[in-house]
Amino acid sequence: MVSDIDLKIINILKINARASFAEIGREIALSPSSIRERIQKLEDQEVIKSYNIKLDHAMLGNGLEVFIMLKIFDGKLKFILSEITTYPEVLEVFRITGPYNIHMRVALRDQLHLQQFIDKLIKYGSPTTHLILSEL
Amino acid sequence: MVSDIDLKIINILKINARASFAEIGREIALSPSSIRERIQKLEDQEVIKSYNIKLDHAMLGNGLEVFIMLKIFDGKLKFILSEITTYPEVLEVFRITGPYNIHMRVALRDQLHLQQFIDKLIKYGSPTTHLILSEL
DNA sequence: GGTGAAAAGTTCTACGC
DNA sequence: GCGTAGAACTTTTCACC
Repeated sequence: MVSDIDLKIINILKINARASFAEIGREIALSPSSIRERIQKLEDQEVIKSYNIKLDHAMLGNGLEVFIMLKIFDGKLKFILSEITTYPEVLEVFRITGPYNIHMRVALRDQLHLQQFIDKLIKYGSPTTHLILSEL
Repeated sequence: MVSDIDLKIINILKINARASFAEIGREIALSPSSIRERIQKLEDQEVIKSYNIKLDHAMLGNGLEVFIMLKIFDGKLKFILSEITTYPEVLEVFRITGPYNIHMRVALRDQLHLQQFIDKLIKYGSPTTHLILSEL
């Protein structure tokens, strides 16, 4: 079970996933070893699944960020599910309900790169693309 | 500018954002102080924007995860942009191009909670909802 | 840009309550 | 579950190349 104290720890890690046990302990008045033990347990239970970084993809040369939704052609689903996570452009992939089966966020250099990426997808399904203007 | 070594560091942090400077240094044969200095610079330049955790929302009592797209009514955009980030259910919000102006990922307890959330949104725009089945 | 060394701080482990 | 204490390790700063 996830206690109230666990939720406090999670809320601190949401803001800064690199916060030290000692730092978290100071904020919620608990010893570093207790914090460590609780976080360990949350990781073991997979309540905390991973620690990630948020990057500025434009600064890394990928100025185009888009959502692409895919309506997969009959029989192609299994193939695309294994294939799609290997593309370096793909940041996140979800299976969803509705007219499209797959939803992904993708970072690309420019329009040409987007065109080439879409060309790879249209063998397996019909894509719809939405440009990401900003994140709030 | 972001060098080849910086990209290696970023790739390690992508896998585990809590990796220590010493650990990263061992992996790419560089001293902890150099790693620290480079990461510091990447943070200052905001190439690295933040360090996050990925949570299992179902285990935290929010078994329904959905994408909601919103077509905002005339004149309501500014209001919704400031309002929406204050909802605790909202995990991410993006402004996008296309028939919908806003794209968000939301974690909710159950259908009733989703209904209540949608009821709040329909004052400001027309929402479309897609259930997230799984993340790949 | 990089290292290495010393001080300060953190993590880890074991044990007691 | 939490705290403490000591050993091991990491971070931080700084002088030097």
